Formats: sequence, structure tokens, C-alpha cells
Amino acid sequence: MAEPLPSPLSLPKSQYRQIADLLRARIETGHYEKDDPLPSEPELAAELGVSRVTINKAISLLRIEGLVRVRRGAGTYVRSTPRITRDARYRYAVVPGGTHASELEGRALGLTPRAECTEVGEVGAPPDVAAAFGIDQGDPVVVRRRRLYADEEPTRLADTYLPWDVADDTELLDSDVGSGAIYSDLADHGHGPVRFAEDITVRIASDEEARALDLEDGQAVIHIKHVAWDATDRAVEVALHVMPAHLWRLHYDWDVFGPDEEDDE
Amino acid sequence: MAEPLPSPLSLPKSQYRQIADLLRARIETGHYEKDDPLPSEPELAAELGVSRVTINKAISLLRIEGLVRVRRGAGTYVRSTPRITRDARYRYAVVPGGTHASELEGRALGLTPRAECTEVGEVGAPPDVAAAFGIDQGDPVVVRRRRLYADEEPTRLADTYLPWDVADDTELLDSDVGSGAIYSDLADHGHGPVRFAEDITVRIASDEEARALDLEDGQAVIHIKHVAWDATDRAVEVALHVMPAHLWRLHYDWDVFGPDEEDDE
DNA sequence: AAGTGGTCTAGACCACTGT
DNA sequence: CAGTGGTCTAGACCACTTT
Repeated sequence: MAEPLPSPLSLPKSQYRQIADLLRARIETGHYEKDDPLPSEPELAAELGVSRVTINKAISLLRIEGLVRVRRGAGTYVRSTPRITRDARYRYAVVPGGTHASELEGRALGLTPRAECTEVGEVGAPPDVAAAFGIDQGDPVVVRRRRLYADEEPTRLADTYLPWDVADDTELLDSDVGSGAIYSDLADHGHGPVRFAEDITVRIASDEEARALDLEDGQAVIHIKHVAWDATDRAVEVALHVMPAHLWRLHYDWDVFGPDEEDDE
Repeated sequence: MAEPLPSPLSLPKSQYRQIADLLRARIETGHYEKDDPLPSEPELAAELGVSRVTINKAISLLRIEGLVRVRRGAGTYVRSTPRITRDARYRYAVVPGGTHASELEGRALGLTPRAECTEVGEVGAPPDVAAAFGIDQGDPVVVRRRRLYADEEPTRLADTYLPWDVADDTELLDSDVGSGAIYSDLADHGHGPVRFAEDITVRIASDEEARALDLEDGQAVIHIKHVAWDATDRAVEVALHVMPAHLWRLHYDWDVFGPDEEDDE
């Protein structure tokens, strides 16, 4: 090896990073095809003349990037992961008798959405939810927990909370009402949402999240805290979403109200 | 060691993960104080009776979480990282003669913001920008690149692009106009923005980004593509933001236009 | 049974930081 | 200079999947 690639700022890259770059390039050029396994670690170690640990470290970089997934005992596979776009405003638009705007995401990609309801019932309010509803942590609220898929790949965990009395009026408890019929339902009972807010944070998946979303160790997830208020300015719904970061693109758009009325000095 | 912690779903955690949990707990309880160094890897290895590699692997988990930072040759330090909230709508509100709404973020935390302009001038439009402006990739646009800090910590890279003819009218080129005076400036020249859109993706920091933002290897960044349109529906500004994911919380809120006017069956 | 990745060790050398 | 983390190796054992 003549020169170790004299990168711009004196960066003699470590072997495992160079190998990660190499494997990444092979994936992106289609040398390794999606859903196909990479060569085994011993094979790569032999091919590239390094120890298996070095290969393993290189692959762990690709794992947190979401480029590959590992199946224990079976092999390391190239992930096929186009991003899904989530348009917040469109998603939660109130379309009176219309389609449930919720699960259009991914349809453009030819993926078939599926929802799996893991729990419906009354629980103690977690901190975030209690704060939004203006109640105490642990006070009873109604929750519906779901796991959503696109083509057998889990794409999202969604926990929807309603205040106890509001839930009483709706059909949240009755069925696993497909997708986002909740808003029509709320509207029908005088709690139609007129204002939304979302807070977005990014963090590393917890162990349970990694298991539920089929994620690798150390992968990032997007956490969205979604709150809906009715016309009386009462919070009537909180949804907590946990989504694999590499799978999504979030979209927001808004208009500017004319030059803010007052405040002109 | 009696039982290896019989966690709910038969999860005999690896040593390095248990050690990561331990160190994380020690950080969160203040056993290791912020801005202080952790014990050295050999010390931890001795204390916990494992090899240094295992300690190193545990710490690498804390690094991608943004809990600690490593200073080469010096030690591993606890990060003091409260999240900064970015309110998109408020940020870009048009306040005619008022304060530059841009850099209020973090003020609540007692951090002093600072901006450093790294480049101002004409460049070829990158793909994202070209698409928004409706021009060809590589066509000339004007860019201002900045790195923003809070209390000496880099918090954001912000590249602001303007179409060539629009830039001609503004003072973008003239100075490192503190923060977000661009919008007043655009408004003064008939290009006041009336609509905004933002696309958010999360990915692993590139090498350059990691260097510029003082990030660890494998840390996630939030990428925001921000577009502003004027009253003629022409895109007049594109900003690309790259932000360390562990440092931020993004906030969006919006009102629902009354039950969509028509469309009622 | 053979192959896969997961993990761990002991030891080594390096570049870098501080004093 | 001694101390730090960064990296790499060879070898080992394990749990798991596939055949």
C-alpha cells in the first residue's frame, strides 16, 4: 500500500473506518445487493487481511447507520430502506367524512401498511402526558398502544392517550379502529382538535424499543410528542411516537400570518 | 456472581452493556460530575475486573449517546448538555423592526450564543438547493456558511442560500449580519417570505461534520432543509442546518383551518 | 455438524496530552 | 516524561441458525 490516502486534513483513517467506507461503497453501488448477505466476517477478514475484530468494528458502523442488519447466527444483510415521508399537517388534517389521512405514508413506495394493537386500556399517566393534560402523574388515562409496519418492517410505535372522560365518549376502547379515525370521533363529541403541537427529540433506542422495532444496538430513534387541543383550549389527545431515525423524513410547512399586526414599534 | 440479572425477556446482557448502564447511572446520579473526567480506562478495568477493551466498548456507547466526550490523550469527560429548543414558527416570524428572533434559543439556559461566519460568496448550487430554486445543479447561487455556538460549544452548522438575483438586492454579502436579519432584508426588497417548509432527516455525522461540531464518531445529527417562498410563490431562500441530535428539541405547532370549507360530502 | 456473529482477553504499539 | 485513549491482533468460547 503506497500512500494511506492523504485526506485533506491529515486524517490517517483507521482501518475499520476505511473498511466501513469500502463496504458502504459496495452497498451503494449494488456490488452487494439489498436483502442479500454480506460475506461472512472471517471471509472479509481474509479478503482484506485484517482480524475479525476489525471487520466487526467496521460493520458496527454500518449497523448504526441503518445500512445493514444482523440476524444472529445467520449473517449480515443489506437493508433496503427508502425513507418514508411524514407530512404533519396533512396527516392530522380534519377531513370530515373522508379518508383516514393517516396511513398514506409509504404508499408511494409500494409498501403495504399494517397496524398491530398491542394494548388498549386504562393506565397511569406518564409525566409527559400528565403535563399536557394538566393532571398528576399516575392519574388514570386511557391509552392505545400500536406498532405500525410497512411491508413487515416495523416502522413506528404509537401510544395514543386520551383523558379519561374524553375517552369515555369515543370508540377508542372498542376497536382497533384502523388508523386515525380518532379525530373524526373526537369532533363528533365536541372535542374536535383545532390546534396541534409537536416536540421532536432524537435519542438512542432503548433496549425494548430496539427489540420492538427490530433495531440494532445504538441506532437512533425519533421521538415525537404530539398534542391536540380542542376549541376550549383543552388538551384532548397526546400521542407519543417512536420511529427508527433512518426510516423517516419529517415534513412541516406553514404560512406566515400577515406582518404580525402589532408589535411594530 | 449469583444470578446475572434475570431481566424480563431472557436478556443476559453483555458485560460492556452492563458497564455502560453502570457508568450512565453514575453520571445521572452525579457520582461523576459534569465536565469532570471519568476514571481512566485502565482504572475502570481494574475496578470492574474486565479488560480495557470491554471498558472502551462500554464508553463508546456513552459517546454516541452524547453523554461523554473524549479528549485525545487527556481523558473522557462528562458532557453537560441540556437540550436547546427550536421553535420553527417563532424563529421565522416576520417581526418588522423588532428583535432578530433567531438566536433566542438557549438564552433561557443562560448560554451565550455566538456565530462564526466561515464563508460568504458565490458557489454552484447543490442538488437540494437547485431543486428548490428550480435551477440546475451547479448554477450559481450565493451562500453564507456559519457555525453557531452556545457557550463555546458548537451547536449548529447553517448554510443559507439565495438565488443570485435576490442576493444582489440584499446585504447578505456585505456583512456577517448577526443572526436572522435576512428576512427583514428580503421583505424590504419585495421578497418577504409568506410560506415556509422544513424537511427533517436524521443521519450519522460525516467526518467533516463531526470535526466541525466537535462530535464523536457515530453520533447522529439532525438535518433540516428549510425553504422560504415569497408572495409570488417563488423560492427565495434555502437554508441547510446540521445539528447535533442530542443537543436539540424541535418544536412545531399549527392551527387547523376550520373544517376544510368544502369537501363535506 | 458446520457456520454465523457476539463477546471477551492479554498484550501490544501508536499519537496525543499534560507536566 | 508518564498517562490517556485509539487501534489492532490472535485466540478463545458462546448462542444461535441453517443444513
